[in-house]
Amino acid sequence: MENNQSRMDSMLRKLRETGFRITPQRLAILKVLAESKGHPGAEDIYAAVKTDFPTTSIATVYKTLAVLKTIGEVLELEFSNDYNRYDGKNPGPHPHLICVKCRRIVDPEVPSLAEMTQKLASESGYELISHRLDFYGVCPECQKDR
Amino acid sequence: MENNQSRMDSMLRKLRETGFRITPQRLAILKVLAESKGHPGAEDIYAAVKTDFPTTSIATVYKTLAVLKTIGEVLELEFSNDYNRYDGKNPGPHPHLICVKCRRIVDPEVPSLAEMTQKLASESGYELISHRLDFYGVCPECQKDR
DNA sequence: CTTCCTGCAAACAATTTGCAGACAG
DNA sequence: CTGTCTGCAAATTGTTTGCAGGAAG
Repeated sequence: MENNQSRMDSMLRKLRETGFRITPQRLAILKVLAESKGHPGAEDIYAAVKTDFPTTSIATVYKTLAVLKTIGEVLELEFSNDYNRYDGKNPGPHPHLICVKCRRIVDPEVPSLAEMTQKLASESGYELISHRLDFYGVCPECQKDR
Repeated sequence: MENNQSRMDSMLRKLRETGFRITPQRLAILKVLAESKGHPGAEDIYAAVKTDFPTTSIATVYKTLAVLKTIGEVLELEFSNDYNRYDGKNPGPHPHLICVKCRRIVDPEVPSLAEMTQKLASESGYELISHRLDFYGVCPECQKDR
């Protein structure tokens, strides 16, 4: 896992390379993404950014996230019920473990996945681009209080 | 894979067991789900139902889908961009292979998944309820015309 | 008969968009 | 300077909800 600073640098470099501008709002958003431990939603990011940079709007957060998605620097986890969540620390596809009670999301180790994906590609004839693997369950924490 | 008739029967039995009523609208919706080859969205189901039963409303389709979800007789595939898709033939969690061009969804064979899930449960301490595994790619068909 | 279901229309909520002014490069 | 970005507010869209009348059991 890259550290916060290298993630920040990586995102900035990619933005410059692809001709996007570096604005204070974008810097603030990148900082939140690079430092976020969990998997924040757009409103979470907005709230965090506003403490640094109070005039930022939610639209700018969404627009910046859209830019980061297109350059592959953030992973979007879509949910049609709940709001979408973003992973700026590890933007490549990887499994998630989602607690259905507290909605907290963590990244588990699933070693056999790469191999499985490889096998599926050769068997199905698809040109695989990405994948999404979510496990739903009750985390140890939430199993206590029921 | 169960055949259409047995899926139909299974859904009907489960509805009765759980105290839900059997209405003509629900019958028409169940029929569409039991017969559907692909992974239709709510509007697709609505359109198909209307040819049989023209007065049905989209709200009834959604409400029936909600009932079927709660009794575990349909699998909902959420998408925050696109509309949600439903699988009435195979309502348990299973992998999907989604073409990013034509949006067609098929069910691939992924044998090692059960084992992988089992291992994750014991390692993480989570009480696993469900999972979702989607592969995104370009199907052989869409690879031709580009 | 009673309770659940239907169909309509209005409500919802997260996300997206249009636009005028601001600012990065 | 020029084209992109921002912030506001309005629009969008799939889905959900409230309610009055209708039908299942």
